Amino acid sequence: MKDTSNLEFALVGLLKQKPQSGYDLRKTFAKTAMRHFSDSPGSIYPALRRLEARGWIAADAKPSSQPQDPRRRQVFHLTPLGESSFVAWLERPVTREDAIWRLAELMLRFAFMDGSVPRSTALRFLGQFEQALAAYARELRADFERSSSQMPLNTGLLAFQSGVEGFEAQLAWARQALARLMEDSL
Amino acid sequence: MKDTSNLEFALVGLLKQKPQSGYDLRKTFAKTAMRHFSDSPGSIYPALRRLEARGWIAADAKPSSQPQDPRRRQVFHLTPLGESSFVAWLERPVTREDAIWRLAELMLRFAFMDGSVPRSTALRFLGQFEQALAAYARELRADFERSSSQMPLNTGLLAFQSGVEGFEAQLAWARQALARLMEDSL
DNA sequence: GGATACATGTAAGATGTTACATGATTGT
DNA sequence: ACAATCATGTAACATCTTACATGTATCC
Repeated sequence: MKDTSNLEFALVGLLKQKPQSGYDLRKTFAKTAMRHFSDSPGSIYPALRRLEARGWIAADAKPSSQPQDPRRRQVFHLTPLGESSFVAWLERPVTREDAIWRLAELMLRFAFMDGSVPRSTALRFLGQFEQALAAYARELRADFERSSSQMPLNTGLLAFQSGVEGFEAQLAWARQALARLMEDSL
Repeated sequence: MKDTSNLEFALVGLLKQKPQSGYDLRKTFAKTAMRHFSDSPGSIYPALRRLEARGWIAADAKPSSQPQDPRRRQVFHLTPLGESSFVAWLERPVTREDAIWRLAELMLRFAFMDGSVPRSTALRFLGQFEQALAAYARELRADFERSSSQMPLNTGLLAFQSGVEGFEAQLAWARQALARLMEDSL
C-alpha cells in the first residue's frame, strides 16, 4: 500500500468537514491558515484524481434539477473507505520518528482531530508526542552543550542551537496544549 | 538560471570546508547534525554530477604516483565559480518570503557563514531575519488571538498556536544570537 | 466591452525516494 | 572464509512546480 502525502490527507480532512470542489479547496489553501499547502492546480487536481482512483473520495452525482452546470463544477465527498482511512490515520500512535522527522504531518493530524475522533484520542496523541519530544529534546540539548564547550562560538553552533530550541518550543506547546485540553474536558 | 536545492548548497558548503568524496559527504549526512539531509546514494551522486556539470565543483586530478586507486574514490573540490556562487548565496539579503517559507535554507546559509564571509555578514543577516520574523510573528499572533476569541477551544486552533509559537521561538533565537555574536566580536 | 473571478485541466521538468546492482577491501 | 564497510552508480517511481491552455460568468 503506497503512502499518502500530507496534501492528500489535507484534502481528505477538508472534504470530511464539508463536500466541496477542487476550486473551493484551492481557495482554502490560498487564503486560510493552511497557506503552506500549494494552491496550484497542478497539485490539487491530480491529487483529487488519485484519491478518487483509490476510492477515498467521489464526485457528487449532479442533481438532474440542474442538468447543465455550465461551469462544470465538481463537488467531491468522502466515501466510507475514505472516512475509515482518515480516522485510522488520526489514530495512529505517535512514534519517535514521527516527532523528529514528520512534525508537519503530526500537526496536520492533530488539527483535524476535533469533529472526527473523540477528545481522548487528542489527549493520547499529545501524551505520546510529549514523551517522544521530551526524550529527543533532552538528547539534542546535551549534544549541543557538549559541542558548545568544545569549540568557540560560531554560526554553525548557533544554527544547531536554533534547531534544539525549535524542538523545545514544540515540547512546551505540547505540554500547554495537554493542560488546556484536559481542563477543557472537565 | 535554474535554482539550487538545499542539498546542493549543503554539498557545496561541505566541499568548501574540505575537498572530499561523495561517500565522505554521505557519512556526514548520516552521522552529524546535518542528519536531516538524505544520505541516500540516489540523491548525493546525481547532485554531485549536476554541480560538476554546472562547473561549481570538479574531481581532483589523481596524482600519478598512485595510478590506480582500485576503489575509484573521487574527491571533489570547489571551482572558483562554485566558490563565488556560494558566497553570493550567503550574502543574499533576507526577505520576508525567505523567513516565512524557506527557514531551512536560511538556517543552512547562516550555519555556513563562519569561514566564508566576514562576521558583519552574519550580523546583517540576523538583523534582517529578526526584522522579517518580528513583523510576521506579530501578524500571526494577532490573527491567532482574534480566532481564539471567536470560537471555542479546539485542536485546529491549538495547531495554529503551535505554528505561531514556532515563529516566536525562532525570533527569540535570532535576538539572542545577535546579542551573542555582537558581544563575541568585541 | 473589458477585467476579474470561476473552474478545470495538461505538459514539461526537476528533485528526491527506494530498491537494486556491483565490486574491492578490511577485519576476524 | 565471511561479514562488514568502502565506494559508486542506475532504474523506476512519485510528487510537486511552473507555465500554458481553455472557457464561463459576473461586475462595472
